[in-house]
Amino acid sequence: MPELPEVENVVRSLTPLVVGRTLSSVRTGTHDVAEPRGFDLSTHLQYRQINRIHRRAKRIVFTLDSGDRFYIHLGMTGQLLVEPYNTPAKPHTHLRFILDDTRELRFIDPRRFGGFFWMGQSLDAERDLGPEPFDLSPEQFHARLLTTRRVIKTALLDQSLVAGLGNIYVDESLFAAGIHPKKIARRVTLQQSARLLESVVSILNSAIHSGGSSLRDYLDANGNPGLFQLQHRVYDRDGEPCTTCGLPIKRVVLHQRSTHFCSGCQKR
DNA sequence: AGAAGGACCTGCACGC
DNA sequence: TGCGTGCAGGTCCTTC
Repeated sequence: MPELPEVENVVRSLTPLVVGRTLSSVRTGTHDVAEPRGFDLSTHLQYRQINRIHRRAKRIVFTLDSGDRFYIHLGMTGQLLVEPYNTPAKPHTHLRFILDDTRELRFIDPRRFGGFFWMGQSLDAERDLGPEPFDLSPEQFHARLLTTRRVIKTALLDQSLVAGLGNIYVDESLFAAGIHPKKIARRVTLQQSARLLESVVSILNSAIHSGGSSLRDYLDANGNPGLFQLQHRVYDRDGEPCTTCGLPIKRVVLHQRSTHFCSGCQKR
């Protein structure tokens, strides 16, 4: 479900509701969604205060007053909602963090591609993630693209190359930059890289500002959907006319992911 | 070592 | 109505 803008909006909506609160208890559902498997959440979380919540790529990182950290990944269908303790929990609620007021933070995830990941005091827990697009210069971005023989669409989905992009925003960014999704990453010129990075950053910022894209499941911590899907130019628009040239948007499968582009605006 | 392909899950929209 | 198929904002593991 969620890419960088959606996760950013979850963090922003969650922060005022949860930071500074103490966890009275934690309840788990029938499925173990915690990593490492069998991890005892109560032992490490009960009576701890949440000092900070921040986003790293698509991860929602919680910092406790003990200095321990954990993160929640929403996978495809995950939601973090803050609800009054006496409202019935939705199906597929796997974790309930009972807060010291009358509410609880609930992790809901039907497909269970997401989960809870204990980081503890580890400092190298983000080793597997590349830099955020916001932190890259055009030269640095270009240099990273030169390291792979894969097509650009696949390369941009690799979280170790650039962190935070997913299927929607890759398609939208490649369209905005006029680059064909099957272009080999290492053949992208510095000038094209610069344009692509600029597209990525401006699209992510617009999407964050619009509350993210809500297609099926996405809601922020208050239960509000995003609106950026109304501004999609190619994603989920196959067959519809391109807003720039009028040719029908195409859909192909690349890296097992559906890929949308305009054959008029994005030449190989 | 890097890259491709399948696997992991549930729900929903569609066609017959 | 009911069933089968295909599809979905992601990532991990295995294989080549």
